[in-house]
Parts: sequence; C-alpha cells; structure tokens
Amino acid sequence: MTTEELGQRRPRGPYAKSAERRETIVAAASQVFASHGYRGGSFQDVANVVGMSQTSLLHYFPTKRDLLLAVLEYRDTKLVNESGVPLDEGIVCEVLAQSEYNVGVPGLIELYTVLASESISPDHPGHAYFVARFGNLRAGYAEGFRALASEGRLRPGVDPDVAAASLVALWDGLQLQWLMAPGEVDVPAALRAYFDQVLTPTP
Amino acid sequence: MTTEELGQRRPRGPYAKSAERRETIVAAASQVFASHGYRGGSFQDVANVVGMSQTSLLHYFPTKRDLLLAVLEYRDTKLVNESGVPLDEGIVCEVLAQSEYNVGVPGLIELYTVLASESISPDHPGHAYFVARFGNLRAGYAEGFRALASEGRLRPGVDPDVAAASLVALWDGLQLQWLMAPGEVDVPAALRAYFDQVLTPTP
DNA sequence: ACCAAAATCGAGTGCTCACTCGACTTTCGC
DNA sequence: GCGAAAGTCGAGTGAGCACTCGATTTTGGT
Repeated sequence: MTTEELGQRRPRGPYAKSAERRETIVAAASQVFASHGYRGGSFQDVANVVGMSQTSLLHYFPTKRDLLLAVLEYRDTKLVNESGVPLDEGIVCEVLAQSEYNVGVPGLIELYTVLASESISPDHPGHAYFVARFGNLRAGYAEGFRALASEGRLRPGVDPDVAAASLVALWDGLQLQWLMAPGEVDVPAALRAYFDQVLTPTP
Repeated sequence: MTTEELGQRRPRGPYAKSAERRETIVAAASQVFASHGYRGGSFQDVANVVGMSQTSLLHYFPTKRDLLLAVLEYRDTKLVNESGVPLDEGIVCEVLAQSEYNVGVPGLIELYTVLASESISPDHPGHAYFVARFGNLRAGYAEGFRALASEGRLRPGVDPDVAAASLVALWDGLQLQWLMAPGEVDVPAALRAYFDQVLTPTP
C-alpha cells in the first residue's frame, strides 16, 4: 500500500538516529529524576546531561509528564532485558537473582524508590503506574507462593497473599535502607532469610 | 542574675503566643510536605494553609530548611506523645500498637514516607536525620530481638540484626503500599504475621 | 538534486520559587 | 504608658521553572 493509495497525506517518519536520541534522553532523565525526583528535576538538568538544548528535548517529549512516563517504561524494559533473571523457576530464584542484580545498578533502584514515594500523591503523573505495579507485584508473588504451597513448601499458617505483600514491602524497604547506608544492609541476604522463615527447607 | 549584670545587652524573648503560632505553622507545613514533598511544597502553600503571609512565616523560620527540620522534630514528639504506645513491654507490643495507631494518622505516615525517600539524596536537608533514624531503629529493634532471644523466644537461625533491619523495611514498605491502596493492605496484620514467623508462640 | 518534514536551537513568556527590604502594628518589661 | 523588641506584611528581586515561537539546519524519500 503506497502513500498515494492513502490519499495526499504523507507524513514522514522520524530520522534514523531518532530512536537512539530518544533513548539517550530517557537515560539522562532517569539519572536526573533518580537524583532529584520528578518534581526536583528539570528539563534544563536533563539537557545539560545529554548536551542538547532544552528546546530540543521538548521536540521529543512535549511535556515533562511524557518524559516521566517514558522513563518508567524504559526502566521496566531495561531491567527485564539486561538482568537476565530466569523466570519460570519459581519466585525464590527470581527474587534473589533480581535483588542481587540490583546491587549493581543503584541508580535504577534509587529512581524506583524515589518515584514510588513521590507518586503517593494522586495527582502525580506516576501515581497510576505505581498503583498498578504494586497490584501486579502482589498478585504475581501471591501466585508464586500458592505454587509453592501446592508442593507443600509453605510453612503452616502462612497466607500467600500476606506473604506476597510482605515480600514486596520487605524488598522495597530494604532497598531504601540500603540506599541510605549501603554498608549496613544486605538486601539479598535479608530476602533469603525471609524465604527461610516462610518456606520449609528443600530436602 | 539581672540583665544589668550581663552588661547593656537585653534581648527580649518571644511573645506569649509565639510558641503556639510556631506549632500552627509546623503543623501546616507537615500537611504541605506530606502532600507535595519538601521540594514540591512552598512557603506560599504553607502560608495559605495557616492564613498568614508568606513573609511572616519567614520571621519564624528563616529558611525552608529550618522549617523542614522543625517538621521532622515535631513529628517525633507528636507521635511519641500522642500515640500512648507502652514502651518497656517488648518490641512486639510496641510495634503492633504503634502500627495500629498509625492507621488513624495517615498524614503523618505519608509525611514520613515521602520525606524518607526524598532524603536519599545526600544534599537533601533531611538526609542526616533519616540516616540517623534508620540506624537508631535498627539498633533498637536488634536489642529488642536479642532480649527475646535470651528468653528463648527467637526461632533458631534468626539473626537479630537481620530481623531488625527486616522489621523496619517491612513496616515502611507496607505503609507505602497502604498509602497507595489503603483497602488492599493491612499493615498491623502483616507485621503480626512476621512476628509469628520469627518468634516461637507464647505458651 | 529537490524539498518537505524532522530536528535543533536562541530568545522569549508568564509563572512560581525562596528570600529581602522597609514600614507599620502589637506586645510587654519597666 | 513609654519604648524597644517582636511580629506582620506589601512590594519587590533575581533565579529557575515548564513551555512557546519562529527561524535555521539536517535528513531522506522521491
């Protein structure tokens, strides 16, 4: 189907390097929002990091809100693609591997922690994203715990839903303490200890 | 000792109602910082809440930083004084009672959660406060767990220091999820479940 | 090679920010 | 009830904010 068949409209697509540029900008914005938060970070800050004019950024992301949403999406795809964490091996392996990977990318953890708390405010542009994310995490881990329960690996009296919310909470809280004082908290070790308390030992 | 004995300096103290005014301002600032964070909240916002001019606030708190530090101090004394949580009855009672009280003061919890994450940045005026606070909390709860261990109430294999950091983390993380979706998370119940997993049942 | 769309940017725009200044009013020790 | 300090505030100040506009350069399909 040619453009002529579609009528006289022929909008051109972006240039070859545009996608790359976009990613550069989003990566810089991730740094800025991690350091100063969404409210505290500015287009000018991001422009200084990427070495472009503030106006050019606005060509790619018309509003600050658009930039934030791109950053959140970027974080998801980046962490999933680059961590190489095996799925379908149970939540224990998944969570421990991911938490160990996270130690190497403190910037992304800081980004997540800072934006999550900022997003408590209902009018924050990231609010819906984080409400959905926490809901999905709880649902996913609850299913993981239920799978373990069906193998008899869940200790008696442990509720999969409570354990799921607690796992998410524990993980987030540990990362917060780790960001505040990296030498004092060992996130993967504490998560491992939690699993030891909730699950029966593998024979 | 009279002022004459001290020389010709005679600085007058504040008016009778000044302390009250200060507290009104700090309470308003707590609301504002809870809703919009430190960076997102302004003197003008606070002035609108208390019904004073922005300039008058600056008479009591010369910089925004001063106002924040007053807010943090206020939160501590207010929560300790008004919650009426019994100390010296072990960390279990203390934590559960405090967490149940917190459900009734969501504003103060939001303030704490928002400011803690904002304070990850080392140049944030609340940074030192929260680093110290997390350290003190971990140390205090670790001592609490050790006291339980000496009574044989800690399950074998549980490290008091890891349990202390985990308790703080779990609590903070649960409050974050509760603020995002109040209907979906029960903070005191999840904390009770954690104690059940870590401690042996009372006979 | 053409040329329209895409990309870049300098120069604004109106707004809000933390904070200052100078003048006025209120308090309260004497 | 005098007077000086404490309190109050309107009117700035300079900086930074997200975002706009108009003009110029770069690209790439034809």
